[in-house]
Amino acid sequence: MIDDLNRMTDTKQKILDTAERLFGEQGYAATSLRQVIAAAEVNVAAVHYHFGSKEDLLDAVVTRKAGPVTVARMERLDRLEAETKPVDVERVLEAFLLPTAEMAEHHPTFVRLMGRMLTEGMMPRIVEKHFQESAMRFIAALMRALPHLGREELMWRVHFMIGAMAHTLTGQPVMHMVDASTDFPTRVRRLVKFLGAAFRAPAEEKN
Amino acid sequence: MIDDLNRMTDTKQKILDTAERLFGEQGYAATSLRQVIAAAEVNVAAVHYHFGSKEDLLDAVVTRKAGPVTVARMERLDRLEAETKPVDVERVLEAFLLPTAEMAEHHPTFVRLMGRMLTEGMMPRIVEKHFQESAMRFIAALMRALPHLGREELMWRVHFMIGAMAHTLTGQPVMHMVDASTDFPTRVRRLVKFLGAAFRAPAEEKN
DNA sequence: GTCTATACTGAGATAGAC
DNA sequence: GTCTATCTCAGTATAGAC
Repeated sequence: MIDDLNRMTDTKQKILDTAERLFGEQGYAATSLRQVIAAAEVNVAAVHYHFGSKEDLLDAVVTRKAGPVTVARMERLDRLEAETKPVDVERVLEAFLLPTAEMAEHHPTFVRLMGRMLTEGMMPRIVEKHFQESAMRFIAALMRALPHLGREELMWRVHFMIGAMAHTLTGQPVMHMVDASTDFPTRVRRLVKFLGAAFRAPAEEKN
Repeated sequence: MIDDLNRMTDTKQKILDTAERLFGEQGYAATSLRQVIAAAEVNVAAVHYHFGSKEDLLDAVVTRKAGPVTVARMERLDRLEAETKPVDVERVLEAFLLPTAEMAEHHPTFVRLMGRMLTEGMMPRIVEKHFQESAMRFIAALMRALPHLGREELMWRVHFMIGAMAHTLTGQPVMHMVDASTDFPTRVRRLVKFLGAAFRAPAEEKN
């Protein structure tokens, strides 16, 4: 019974681990299931038996690890808002970004995949399903920290931030500009400073 | 003779136009050549006859329109640096970003593709080939505008900026946060304000 | 319940007829 | 310069062995 469970989770887990890594490194569309099953050393049909389809496999990969990030984000936001107001923008940004840096310590391949999912634009349903809750909560906290910004202006700034964040998480420097081996806490520290100043920029006169 | 030339460029151009659009909308890896040839209403072998491979097709698509953007960026930077120093950061950012907004007016599909190329992480050679020159020039101008920043800090900020820019150019809002129909000049205006404040953030104490 | 063998369709790529 | 045929590998589906 325990052996059965172990064997089952063994195959499933090998597929999940390999898919997480390859989807993150190469992108979802650019990664073939046959690459995955070859690297995981399992049979072609195993993916469809355990997960159903390529898209469902991605969903399973994300489901496995997205929860803790969301929980950590929520907890940080809760603690932050329980303390004092006005809340500082950079603390809100940290509440959103530091959980990914912590996750990156033990699960760097998953963090890379998180970045990919935001930029590759594929599977919008999966992104929404797993990250919309904490994102909405984060936006609400930002609104309270930046009451002078209109909703549209704030949303655009969050949009810019997601681009910067995703590009940083994927760890793929364009044109060798940055050191690809820089650890994630350092990246996030720099990013928070950068975005903090950006969010505090005065709103436009007209809009 | 003229008819022959017209027919030739007709087929090539139909393929280039269609590939530019589909690569930009769906991503490079997610777009099959068979989608391209079906939408362009040409034969399967036409792509390989005219361009050689899928990657070479992408290169041809970029080659066709990247030049004017680079030229416009260079000219703006030249004019800017000929005027006065110290140069304002936001003017440097505009020199880099406004040419894409102008390009977007008549070639929105190409601008979307430019964004995709930066985030999808595929074809790093093609990105370098077409955009490294103006990027290096732009970084040099930024360094002069922000002499207090160390090289590494500046490079990371440029990295963040490229993420924000790419995500904005692709026009794919994550989780319906922003209005996807917002015109590019407006996006760029907001982005320049956002990034201007971000680049002017004080450098870290230790690094 | 789990895994394997096999087959079907559609992808990128190439060779050769016209 | 164009089209057909064909090759290999992709994602997917199913039947049946263990």
